[in-house]
Amino acid sequence: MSETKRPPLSRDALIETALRLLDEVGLEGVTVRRLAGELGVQSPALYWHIRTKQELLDGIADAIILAAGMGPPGDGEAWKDWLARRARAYRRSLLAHRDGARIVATATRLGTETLKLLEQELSALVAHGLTPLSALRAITACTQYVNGFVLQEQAARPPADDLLPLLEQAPTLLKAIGEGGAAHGEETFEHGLRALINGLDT
Amino acid sequence: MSETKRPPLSRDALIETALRLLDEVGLEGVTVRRLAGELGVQSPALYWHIRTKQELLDGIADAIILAAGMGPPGDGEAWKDWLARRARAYRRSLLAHRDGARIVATATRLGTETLKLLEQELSALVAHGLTPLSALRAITACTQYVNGFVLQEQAARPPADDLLPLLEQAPTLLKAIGEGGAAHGEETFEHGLRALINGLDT
DNA sequence: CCACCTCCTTAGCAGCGCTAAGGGCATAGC
DNA sequence: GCTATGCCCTTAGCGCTGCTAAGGAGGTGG
Repeated sequence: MSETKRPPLSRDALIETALRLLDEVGLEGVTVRRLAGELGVQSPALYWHIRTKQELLDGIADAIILAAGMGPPGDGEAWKDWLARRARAYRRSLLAHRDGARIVATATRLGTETLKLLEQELSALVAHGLTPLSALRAITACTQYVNGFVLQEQAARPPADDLLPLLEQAPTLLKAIGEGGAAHGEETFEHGLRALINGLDT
Repeated sequence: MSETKRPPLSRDALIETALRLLDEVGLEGVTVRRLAGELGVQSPALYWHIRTKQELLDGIADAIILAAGMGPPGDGEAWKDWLARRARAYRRSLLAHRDGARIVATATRLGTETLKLLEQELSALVAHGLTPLSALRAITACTQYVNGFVLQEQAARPPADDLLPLLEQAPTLLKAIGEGGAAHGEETFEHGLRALINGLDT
């Protein structure tokens, strides 16, 4: 039936293959049956390693977040610089996989590794003089801005045909887009990020 | 079979009932069959009024956005004040319906009404002295911050049991939460919003 | 009277997440 | 060496999903 013997599965192997599958077929294409097919097993086999599909998606979200390689600020690094660096790394990691932001946004719980990382970052910010509260709020605001931004970014598709004639009646919008202001892209992201971080101590 | 004759359906009636159903059973509970049941018809009847379920969800998203009652700034209103007011109204509208943020975030296209509103707001900001580009970026940044924030807010659930012991090892996080810094709530929202808007011209 | 259009019905397809029950196979205990 | 105990996978199938095909009731216009 199969050419050679398959090594046994594992939760991590599921997540790894699911990430590859995600890039190929998108979130709607990632079904339990299809993932099982990629792994060379029948679909109920997966339920030995995960309890529900949502648990798998949570694992994928965790992997995406951890792959950003975020961590506490460097020694001589100003905390705002670090925060911006962190936000960029996070965005890049979300963008690295198709529907990455949607997966992270709908993940129901964050993993233990991610929690540890957060605690590290918080205490580093406190060491830089922030209160625990303002540190958490700074990270929260940044994270949620990035989530929202990339979500929009990855949802971007060619505008509907029936919207095109209406766009003609929106001269200001057209001008703004012509100047490079589409709701996605590096520059727009940086603009909002800079505003957010600069305003953080006001 | 039925007690009295039912008035014919319409796209708007579908959306209205779907919004009510959404609040009762949540996004996963809104199925075509169930919505049809609420309307007193069989499920394929809905496809006379909508092409796909996604089109229905897009309509719901549009209704939620429009219900925020956003619009251009008032006469004597500073544009930053207006932007904050707009963001609060938008958040309130997302929070007004269960899974509101998720619906808006996964909507594939924005409606024509929403587009018109955006154009109005942009040109009003331009009248206040902003360039079209910075006006669009300001609105974009705000919108995406709110999207990300409410998404997290509505995803909030009691922490997993297996995360609780780990939380003990995160003293800074615990302290921050104790000071009122949970990833949701009015104060945290206002903090990030204030930062974002204050930094917008830097 | 008939043709047409609107709006709904019944029937059913392919696919989904997930469960129940059991089988092959390695290891551990005797 | 034999049996028992697990691990990891199989086959079968349940109840649900979004959606399509085909047709029928009821009003309108020629």
